[in-house]
Amino acid sequence: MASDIIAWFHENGRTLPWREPGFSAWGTLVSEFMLQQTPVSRVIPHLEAWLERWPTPADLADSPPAEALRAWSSLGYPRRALWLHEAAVQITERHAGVVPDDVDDLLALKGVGDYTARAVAAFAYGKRHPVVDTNTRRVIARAVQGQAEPAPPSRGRDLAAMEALLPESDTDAHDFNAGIMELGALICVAKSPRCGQCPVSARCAWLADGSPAYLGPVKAVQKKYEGSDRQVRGLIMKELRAAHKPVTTAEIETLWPDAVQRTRALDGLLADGLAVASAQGGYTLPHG
DNA sequence: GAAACGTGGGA
DNA sequence: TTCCCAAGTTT
Repeated sequence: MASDIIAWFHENGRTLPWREPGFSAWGTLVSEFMLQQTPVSRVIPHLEAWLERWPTPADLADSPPAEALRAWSSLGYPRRALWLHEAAVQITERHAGVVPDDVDDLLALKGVGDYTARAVAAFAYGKRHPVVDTNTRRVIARAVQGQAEPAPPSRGRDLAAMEALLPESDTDAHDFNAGIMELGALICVAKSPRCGQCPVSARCAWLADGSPAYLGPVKAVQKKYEGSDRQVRGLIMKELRAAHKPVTTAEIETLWPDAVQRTRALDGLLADGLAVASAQGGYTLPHG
């Protein structure tokens, strides 16, 4: 199966910034942070602007977190920007400004988990590690396990399932990691998979079984955004990004009518370090 | 392990 | 319009 996917990837993989020759390990790390739960099309413009402004981890570490949060703009989950800034500081302090190539060193960085650590080691440094994201999990669930959808994530099980498929050589392992993700992103998609264009359709356990419906545990439904705490937090963050002096309590009050929810959202942002109380009153983005 | 965490685009 | 989904991590 691996060789089919690798061949398909060479022919059909997209041209993306992080696949260009000479793209830096730092660029890969930044791209992986941005791509966490965020589509490629929204990431690309922000990634390019980010790397132009902060070409190295040390450059970002030298800027205040507030600037990282402003550059993050409306990409969503702004704590990723805070964590990326913190990771840049850690890289500068612990690794002489060089993005580490060791999975355990990467895992020790703020905001870097099982996926991102292995993605950087594999994609930026060419090391042989199983890289498992949501696309990979879906392709394996279908092609290997015959299930319409993957079971709930399980670190050990997921890594073992990918390891069992991973080619021996570093080069093939790299292309397979990238290729199976790409296959999940373009062909073996969550809804209405394009099995007619799939390079492994002849060997897909799910297709062979007649594409049975998913019978496993029901996954948690994403809560409605409209009216949620997330929306209120987003509105406050937007105001803080736009302001270059403290945002007053009165200004925050205009953003959301419900005082209880508004207070809960602001307190959450303060607890997360995304907002800080200013000595002159009001609130700002973090500058420390 | 579940829940929380943004935002926007496509069906 | 409403719902689903998108290269996850942290607590």
